Amino acid sequence: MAGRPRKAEPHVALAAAMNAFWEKGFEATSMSDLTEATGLHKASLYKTFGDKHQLFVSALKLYFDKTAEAQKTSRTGEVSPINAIRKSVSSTIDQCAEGKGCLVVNSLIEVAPFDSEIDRILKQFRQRLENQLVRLVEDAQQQDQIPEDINTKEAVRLISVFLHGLSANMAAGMKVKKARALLHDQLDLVLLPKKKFKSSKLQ
Amino acid sequence: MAGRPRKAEPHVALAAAMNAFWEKGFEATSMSDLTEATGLHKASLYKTFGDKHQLFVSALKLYFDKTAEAQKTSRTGEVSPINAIRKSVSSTIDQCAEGKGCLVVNSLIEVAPFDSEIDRILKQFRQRLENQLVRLVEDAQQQDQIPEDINTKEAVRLISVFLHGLSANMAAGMKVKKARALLHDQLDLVLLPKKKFKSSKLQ
DNA sequence: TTTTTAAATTACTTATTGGTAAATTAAGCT
DNA sequence: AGCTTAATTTACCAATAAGTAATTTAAAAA
Repeated sequence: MAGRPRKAEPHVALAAAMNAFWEKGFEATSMSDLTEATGLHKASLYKTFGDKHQLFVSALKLYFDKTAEAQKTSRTGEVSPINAIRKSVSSTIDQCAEGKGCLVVNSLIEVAPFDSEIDRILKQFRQRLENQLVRLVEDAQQQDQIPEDINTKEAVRLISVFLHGLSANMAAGMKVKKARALLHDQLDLVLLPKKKFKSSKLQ
Repeated sequence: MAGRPRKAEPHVALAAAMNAFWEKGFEATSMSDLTEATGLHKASLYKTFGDKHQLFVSALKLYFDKTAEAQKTSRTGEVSPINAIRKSVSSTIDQCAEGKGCLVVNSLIEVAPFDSEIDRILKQFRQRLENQLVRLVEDAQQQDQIPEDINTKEAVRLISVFLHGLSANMAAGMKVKKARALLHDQLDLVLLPKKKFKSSKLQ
């Protein structure tokens, strides 16, 4: 047994493919781009990862694992729940490199509308991250760091949608610093106490 | 003079092309898609609008005019500035059809990073819409409908980024109703008075 | 009716796309 | 060494991409 050894580990090649998709999107990333990025030849890519679509799915999953891991480690050792929230969502911004945005949000726009499998995967990803965030907000509530009358799921949704907006802007060049500042303000808005949240439109 | 009459008015064909780009994005929309959508044959498209890129620029401009017009008419006759704001931003949501999102946000992610001309145009669009919104917020401030200590530009930025996030989610199928509800909450958050906006993280 | 003018169409080019089959190379195992 | 096994490479495919040149069609003006 045991044939010719592979020149590159699959997970290294997959990371390279993920970066390629992240930079250019699914459609615009050709198999040529992928062979160049991974260092593997076309037929090797097909043998190792299946076709372009399967490779993209694998890249998405790797991206999600990376994101989840970054969020987790970003808040380890943090005792204050509200600071844990800040660190957790900030790590999302740090992952969105300028000019690239977030692979999940990019794919949400570019491929989800035409690909039910990807759509399902992306929604699953978002659900998991939002659930995680809800738990953190509930922790903060139990420690009286944020008002107890806040609807946690609703609050997390507002943060999540805002993060998507930041990602879109970062894809088009918004600086990390700027994005962090805006995110900070949004968190204050959503999590800190307000006088009349549900008052009518007439003030 | 006067040769063979065109079978379709250029602006009708342009609207059709705009819809095609809106649905599938720039890359994924082929010249075949465009001929099918417009009813014009390929060579006619080139003669009338130039190449694919020029056609896309024209489509973007049409989209912007449409959006600006919709915002303007949505708030005509509205005397309350804060309701004018609500109607104005709501019209943005109404334009984002489910499964398509907003052409500007889609392009911000898909083409702006690789096309400085498009990037410039899109940033110009956003600037104009945000300036318009700032004026409305200032009106509301002068009529004491929202707190005078609100930083208008900052507030508008938070709304704008949130709208981008909603667009991304609507592209992936979020319902108009849901988006409207979230937007309403965000507007309350940004525009209604809060107890301690700048209090520290420790409540 | 003939000429003029411009739009529409046909046919084509060149390059690239995603994907595959056959041949080749290189290692470990006996 | 020689067999086996698997990774790599070469060569190729059919389809489609964007873009162009030449031709045809149709209407208005002379």
